[in-house]
Amino acid sequence: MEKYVLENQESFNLKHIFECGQCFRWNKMEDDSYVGVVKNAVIKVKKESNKIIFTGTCDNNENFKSLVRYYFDLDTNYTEYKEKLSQIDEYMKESIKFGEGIRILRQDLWETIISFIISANNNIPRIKKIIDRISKAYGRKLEFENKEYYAFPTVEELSKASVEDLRGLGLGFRDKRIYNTTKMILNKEFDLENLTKLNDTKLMKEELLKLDGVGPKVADCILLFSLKRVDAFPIDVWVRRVMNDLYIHNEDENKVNKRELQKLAEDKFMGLSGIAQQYLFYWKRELEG
DNA sequence: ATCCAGGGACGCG
DNA sequence: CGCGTCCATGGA
Repeated sequence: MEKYVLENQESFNLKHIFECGQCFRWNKMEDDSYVGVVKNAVIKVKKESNKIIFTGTCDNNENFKSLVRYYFDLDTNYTEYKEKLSQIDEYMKESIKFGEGIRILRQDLWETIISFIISANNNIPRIKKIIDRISKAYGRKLEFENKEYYAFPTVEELSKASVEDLRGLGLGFRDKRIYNTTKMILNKEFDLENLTKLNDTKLMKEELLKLDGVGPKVADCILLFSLKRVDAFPIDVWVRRVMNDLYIHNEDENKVNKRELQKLAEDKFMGLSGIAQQYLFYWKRELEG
């Protein structure tokens, strides 16, 4: 059992982090801790007064600490993000106060690609269920505190699934998209290593759009939630709604022009549109959804 | 029963 | 390029 403890960590609220829509593999326990699977590690996070306690399974304690620090983006100062964004207007101040403990996780690229292809025209509880089923069917079995967990399958492991197998897991019309994208990545027609080397958000997005099932919104989610491109701005129904309510005031929120909205976010949020988007999304969705 | 969910592919003009 | 339509599934 590995263990790592943080004291007086700024910007770290379990509910804000795990329930702001960025991740699908964390579940709340009865003692208010959260347990999740990160790569081949099972991690439990618990808050006790001024301490954040991470326990879990990993090959050794040093790797566990590095994994936790990287995954939870602990070398980034979120207070700076919040101070910068708070200068914009009262709406940003309000949403930041509401979700003050949000951090953007650095999730595995491959898992994030598949997870957000599944997210298309879907809801969060069902997305979580499907990802659990995929992991159980094709991922490596893990054990933590006498309970079974499953790692998200590798590319090779998931490539064993036929379109029919995927359909059987409840993927619906997304079965072919997952199948095709898995094959493209497996045979290096699409190179994940190469993608991370591009270093320019627009170039990376252009590449991601080549994957079946990856459109503008899913690409932006991958850029933000895995590669932590803070200038990526995923527009879903909630973000469009809150941006229209606050800044655009179109009678029909569904008629808000996406390009116009991207431009507005780019101008307003000073290169941190992805971070701003996450506070706004969590704020709006918690209050109305 | 009808609508909706962190949308995208496809076909049409 | 811009726009409408269809796509599986399950919960409200």
